Amino acid sequence: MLTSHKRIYAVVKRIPRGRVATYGQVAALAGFPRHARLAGYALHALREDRDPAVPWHRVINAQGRISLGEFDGADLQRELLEAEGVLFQSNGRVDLARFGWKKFKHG
DNA sequence: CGCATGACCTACG
DNA sequence: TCGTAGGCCATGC
Repeated sequence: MLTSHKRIYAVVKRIPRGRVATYGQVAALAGFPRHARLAGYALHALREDRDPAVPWHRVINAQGRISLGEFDGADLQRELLEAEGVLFQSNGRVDLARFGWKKFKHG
């Protein structure tokens, strides 16, 4: 497992239950600003790293959408989020202003 | 090193 | 809403 991945996972583990974070936000908090793809790649590698302690389902793109295909776990990700209280809008998106992981804001 | 691809982001039309 | 373009980095060939 790469060090950069470990840092990404460490940040993802800090995402509170019932909240979601974007790839760019995770990358930035991990110390890799402007490297959203790195976060995406790290989570992709998580399939093989297999660390159940990483709440990968709480990471979505900046548009509040799931960046996974149907056969890649998108359905599972949505179920896990809904199970935590994260609501999906009729357009299939998550209101980041409401469920986004705002570290510097007391929601 | 070059090239293509990917669980990305922002901007523009 | 969708497509295009530029910018990032890791992985595989």
